[in-house]
Amino acid sequence: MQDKSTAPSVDKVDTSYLESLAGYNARRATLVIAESFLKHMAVYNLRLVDFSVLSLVAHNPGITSRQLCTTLNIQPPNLVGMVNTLEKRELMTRRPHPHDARAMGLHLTAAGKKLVRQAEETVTRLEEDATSRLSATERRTLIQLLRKIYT
Amino acid sequence: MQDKSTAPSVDKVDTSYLESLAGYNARRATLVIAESFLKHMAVYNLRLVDFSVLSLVAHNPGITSRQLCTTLNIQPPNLVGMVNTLEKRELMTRRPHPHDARAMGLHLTAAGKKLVRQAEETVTRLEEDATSRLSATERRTLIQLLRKIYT
DNA sequence: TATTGTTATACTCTATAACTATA
DNA sequence: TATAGTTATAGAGTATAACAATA
Repeated sequence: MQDKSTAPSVDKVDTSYLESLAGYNARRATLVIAESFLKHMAVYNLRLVDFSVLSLVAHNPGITSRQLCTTLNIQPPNLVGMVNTLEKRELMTRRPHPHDARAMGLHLTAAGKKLVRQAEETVTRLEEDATSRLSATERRTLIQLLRKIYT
Repeated sequence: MQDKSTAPSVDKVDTSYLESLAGYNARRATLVIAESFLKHMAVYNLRLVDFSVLSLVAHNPGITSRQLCTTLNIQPPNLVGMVNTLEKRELMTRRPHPHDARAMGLHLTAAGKKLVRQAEETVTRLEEDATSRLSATERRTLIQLLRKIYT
């Protein structure tokens, strides 16, 4: 059917310009991975940021709230509620910091350690899923190139 | 100074596990680029999503709201306000769709076209900044690998 | 019956100001 | 004087339900 009207309509959307931008592609990839992440972490009742916090505490026993905030780009007031929730779930405890009475050291409980172990296994599988179309070399290359952007 | 306390403190935060995940690295890179983007788009009074909308309309005159929403993963109710604002700024107009009386085709005004042209030039420079530590080949590789994840 | 655009609204996420206890 | 943790709160971003007009 021929179109005699002045106002054009769009058949297939041309996204070539946006797709030429690294930032656009990084954002799309991030959203796809985050969506899969959210879905598969639901069984543990964890969000992305909860997993990041728990994993960092697991690998850094005694880490302070401030160190977590700096590492994960979280504002301190926004971390308080997360730690409260994780403490109420008996996955994590606040203990006095050995050298600084202002600070609190964060530690996982036995249940927290177990949950992190399971969640990290799931994340490893998710990671394999998300990058299933990449070879092992390509996956390493991707991570290396991304790190060059943000470090 | 030796530490005799049972509760350990963390000197340098170990982020090696998170950094081994493509998703974590993609997110960090995205945030760094988005921050730079936000800062440099301030002169045009545009957010990331506003630029995406304007650019898509520029390259797809007559595109509908629904097509924009599908392309950019925006919920239709959340697009309405954006288009209203861009229309009030006289950068964009809604016109009747030539084949579907339910829909509206979106078009840029002369001012809108000019702004997109300038903004895209700025974005091209931002892109070069963000990927300045990558060679041209590496940059193409990065985009290609990211596309393999989200398509 | 399904779809486009829209309104109203709720929910989550993120950011800022200000306070206390301690360095 | 500066910093860690906290409270209260505001703002931005995102999601869902429901409606009128049209396919």
